[in-house]
Amino acid sequence: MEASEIYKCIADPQRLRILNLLDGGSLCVCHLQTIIDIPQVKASKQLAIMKQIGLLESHREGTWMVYSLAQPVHGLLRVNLDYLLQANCSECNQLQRDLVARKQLIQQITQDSPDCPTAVCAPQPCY
Amino acid sequence: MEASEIYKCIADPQRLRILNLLDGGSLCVCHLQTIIDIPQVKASKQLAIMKQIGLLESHREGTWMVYSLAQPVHGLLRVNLDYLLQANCSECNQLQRDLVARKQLIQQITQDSPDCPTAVCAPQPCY
DNA sequence: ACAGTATATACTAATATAGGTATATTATAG
DNA sequence: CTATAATATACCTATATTAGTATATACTGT
Repeated sequence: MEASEIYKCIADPQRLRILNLLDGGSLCVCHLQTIIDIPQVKASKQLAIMKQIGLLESHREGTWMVYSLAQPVHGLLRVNLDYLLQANCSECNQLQRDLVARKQLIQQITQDSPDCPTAVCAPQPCY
Repeated sequence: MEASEIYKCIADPQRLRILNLLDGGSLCVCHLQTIIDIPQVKASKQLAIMKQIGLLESHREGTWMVYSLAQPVHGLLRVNLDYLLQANCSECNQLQRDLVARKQLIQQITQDSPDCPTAVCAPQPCY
């Protein structure tokens, strides 16, 4: 994986937000839609781009597609996510807010949805 | 300066090479042309883009325009240049080779050109 | 004022990226 | 087999980025 490919990914604020969210743990397309507030097509396309270059992986659970950061996380991505989370700029603050929103969403679906994907709600079972 | 602006800059391998070279010290447009082997127009445009967003500064010395990294170097850029120089990928290796070529070029012009810009050949005086 | 060197800008054509709508695919529940 | 939910893909348009050519500007030396 070339450095420039990774930079092209994270140069897009939406893609950066997705990567940051998935760094907190796996999520379905619909969860990313909700948190980032983008149309389904857009989320699906962005995910496809990043899966294509090997930054993301996905697996199906029922009708859901669960996306995760490919492990081990590429060092260059790791360095940048870590830097941005402790930095102070508008985009960086957004990443922090996203992680809070992520936590709340997981908590909510863990309580409300008896059928949420285990990869997302794990390690706690969902019901 | 937004993170995504910086990422867009370094997502272009030529621009990344320029930033890495200037991290080693100031250089004229023609030096960058020579080391990276790109046409004058291209070099000039890339430099203009990065100066525009505040990543670079420039000053004139005679007919030369001397470009430098804006100081202090933005933390995000710093982190990435440092990472790439110690990493091992085709683009990273290129950055290392560039620094060697930079050293050689400086040495050469310091000896041969009685009129090389002091900002480039400094701290040694040029004669 | 003129010629030469270094650099920048204007303009254009080619290509890539983004965004939206419609439709297709995959799986589940009944 | 049908309806529905979640996701993916095709296709088109708008916009941005790149690359090249020509020309302009800024400065130096004569």
